[in-house]
Amino acid sequence: MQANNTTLEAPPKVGQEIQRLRLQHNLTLEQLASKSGVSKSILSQIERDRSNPTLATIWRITQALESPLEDLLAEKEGTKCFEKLSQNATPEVISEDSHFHLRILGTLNSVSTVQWYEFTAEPGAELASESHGTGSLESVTLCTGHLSVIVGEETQDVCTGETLRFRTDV
Amino acid sequence: MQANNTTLEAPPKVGQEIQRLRLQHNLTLEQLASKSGVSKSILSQIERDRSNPTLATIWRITQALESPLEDLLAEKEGTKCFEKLSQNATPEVISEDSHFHLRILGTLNSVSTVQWYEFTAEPGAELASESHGTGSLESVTLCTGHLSVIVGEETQDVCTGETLRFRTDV
DNA sequence: TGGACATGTTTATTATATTAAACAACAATC
DNA sequence: GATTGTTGTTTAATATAATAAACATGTCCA
Repeated sequence: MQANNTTLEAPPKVGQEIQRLRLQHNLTLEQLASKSGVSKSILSQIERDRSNPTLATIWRITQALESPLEDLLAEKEGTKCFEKLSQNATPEVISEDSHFHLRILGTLNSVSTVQWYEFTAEPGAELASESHGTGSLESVTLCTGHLSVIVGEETQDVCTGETLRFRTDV
Repeated sequence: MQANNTTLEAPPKVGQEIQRLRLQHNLTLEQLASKSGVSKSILSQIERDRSNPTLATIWRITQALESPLEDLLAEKEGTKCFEKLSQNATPEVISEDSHFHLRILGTLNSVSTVQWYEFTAEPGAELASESHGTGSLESVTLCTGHLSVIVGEETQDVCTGETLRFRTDV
């Protein structure tokens, strides 16, 4: 089966990068093999992109090289430099009773899993929300006023200028 | 050969996360298979961590899910529910000439690749910054006033309430 | 010149990731 | 209730990633 997607992009070539890191650490293939638990033969092939490493393998390699795996895959970014959003073009959500205003500041349609918003509420208003999914984390920075956040059984009060981070998978 | 390293950490379990993303996109296994070019059988096994995906495989999956691979590997979070930062405990950086105030709102010490700040400047002040590293992206939301951003040869003006996103690896 | 040693590559074998097709579980419609 | 369609799982076959051992290619020193 073949992808019918827009562009079938090539998988990242991490070999050169791994070799660079290994040499930077002054390690031989054998030393890295011993340290990572990956045989030196496959290391040699991976460095020359003659093998398609398994996630477990590349994980052990990056652990040994003390390099956050993400750095290996930082490539092929978009070519656009700027993306400007005018104020009224910014998507805005208003609750039925118009007690809340939610302006979507983050990358809603983008490939990122990060989203952020500007949130405005009338005094005394309440907003309930269900879990966002496992592992998600929410962060609130309060510009003015006072806010109470309830997660599960716990409650936290936030004052002007404070930042509150909490898990939203509960 | 076995690793003689400090702690032999288990490779990341991405199955659950992939499934979450797939369901979030309202895709069936077959649809994701067709879109990514990965057979649905292996998708099923990967989601239940019964297979150790190849880098190429996981790459095609993340492409289809429009999810930057790094997010799949964001794990080992703290177990704390809340993390509260009082206003004066929030790290603040003031430039020498005190024209700028930079409050670090984001996760500075965390494993996250995301950081965010509150930034205040006097009228007419200028700030120059070098490249932040390949692949990094910056996003500015202007609360009040007017701002000019120069990246490479390009220049953009921002007004109150507008959001500007730009690459900072140039 | 002739070894030892160190380092990277290649080879033969084994383990397993991937595939397509068959299967199971379930819902909806007649 | 049988039938058709949909979705996720499992199975048999194949491709290939991973391993250990052999090989190649130096360098260093006697």
